[in-house]
Amino acid sequence: MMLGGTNGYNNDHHVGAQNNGCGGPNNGGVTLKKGPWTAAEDAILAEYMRTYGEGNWNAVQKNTGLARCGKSCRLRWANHLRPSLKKGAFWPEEERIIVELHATMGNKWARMTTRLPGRTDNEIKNFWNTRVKRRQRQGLPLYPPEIQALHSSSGQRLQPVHRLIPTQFLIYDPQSSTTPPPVHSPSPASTPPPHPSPSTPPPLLLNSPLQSPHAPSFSTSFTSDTTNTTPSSLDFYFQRSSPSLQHPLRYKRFKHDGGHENFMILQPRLGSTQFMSTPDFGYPFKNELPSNQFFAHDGNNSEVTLDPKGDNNYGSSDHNSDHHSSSLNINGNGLLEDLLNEAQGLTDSHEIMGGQSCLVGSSSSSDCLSSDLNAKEEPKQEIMNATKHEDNSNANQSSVAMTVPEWNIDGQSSAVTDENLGFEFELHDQIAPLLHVNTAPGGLGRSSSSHSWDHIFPGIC
DNA sequence: AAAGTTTGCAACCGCTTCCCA
DNA sequence: ATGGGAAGCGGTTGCAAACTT
Repeated sequence: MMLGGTNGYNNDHHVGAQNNGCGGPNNGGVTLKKGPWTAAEDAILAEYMRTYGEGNWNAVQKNTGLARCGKSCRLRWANHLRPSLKKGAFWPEEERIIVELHATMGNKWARMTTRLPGRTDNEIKNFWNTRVKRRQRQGLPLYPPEIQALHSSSGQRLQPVHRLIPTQFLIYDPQSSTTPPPVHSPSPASTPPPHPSPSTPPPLLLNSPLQSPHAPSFSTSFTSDTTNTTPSSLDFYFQRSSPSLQHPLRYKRFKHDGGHENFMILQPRLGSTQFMSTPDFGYPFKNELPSNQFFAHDGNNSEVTLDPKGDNNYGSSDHNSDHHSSSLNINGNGLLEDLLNEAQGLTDSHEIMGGQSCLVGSSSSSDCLSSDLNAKEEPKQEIMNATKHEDNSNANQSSVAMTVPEWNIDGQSSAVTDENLGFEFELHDQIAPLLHVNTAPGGLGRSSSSHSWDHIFPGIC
């Protein structure tokens, strides 16, 4: 991205004398470039690394003539040029791993890379930060209840939700990570790894000590299937924040491909007059529709504004109806329940759970992936989830606050325990084969520490 | 069609940790 | 034990693309 393009960086920035991390006395007065790398620079660096391997990054600049500091070379190599790198969006399985790892270790991006071969710390960090922003925007918790349960039952503490997220927003959105496998980004530096078939999601990989026999195991797609769960403290609903109450709920009406008229709840964005759709396209699918966007439809949109009365709650799950009615029956007892009831009624009356029903008709949530590839199917998914929630809606009205991990009690991350590492290495061994990465000794699997890499490519100094 | 806004990501920055003399 | 350089790490910035109005 941005290779050779214009940028805001001073490409002729002279850093020879200043200590900016790329400076130091060894630049020899060379004017070092900053900003995006060019293809030519990439080629030079890649060739050099293939020949000499990693090590002594400052020597790279000297030996190649690149006008880049060693630090920049290291970053470029590690994040973009290494042949073992994967490209493209994270797979659902990888996402799940990241979430769990973050719950375990906090912002230890580099350490996380040892569990996600082929992924870089920067990539993981960006993913997580994006996820934080998205879920904050949507009023959703960072961690699914499964992880909360695992950590609460195991005595481990969760990385806290972003500090800006009020605890009343802590709810897991069951649709996160249920989107299709990612598409790979066009990268000249690598070829995308083979994707698991959307219809055959990768098997559950984790055999984590975090998972107790009593704790719900993760479904492959991170789907929170509440159908069979009994009411517990883990089931809770998003409590609408008071500021949001100042905004009327709006429903956007659109026509489906088949001509069915649908509604989608528009969620007011805090501090904005804009509304966002409640469906959570939580998965960072490359072609993901942003949270405030709708799947493609024709221009027959109109909006219906509903002014909720009373102390309405609505679920984190998104509910829109695939029906012909022009109105939703809001009774003021809680929007979520209203919607659930509505969804149930629609389910009963319109048989929308037909052949394409994944949550109802499939034995597992992961089965949904194959039928959920098209974003236009989302409305049905929404209503199905809504229907499922109804089973225990009355018993789960309370919010659950997440515990704050000890390593981040002050908002700062800290070291990871050796116990965690033990689990991590076990996890790594199990995950790697499924991620199509060679993790055999001497393989090219990413390691945040350069030890294994150094073993492959002894340093040049 | 154009302007404005949002989003994702590459790259930079500065602090910390590691290593070695 | 310690000081300096190199490498690693996490946070932040700013741009281009995507999207909305």
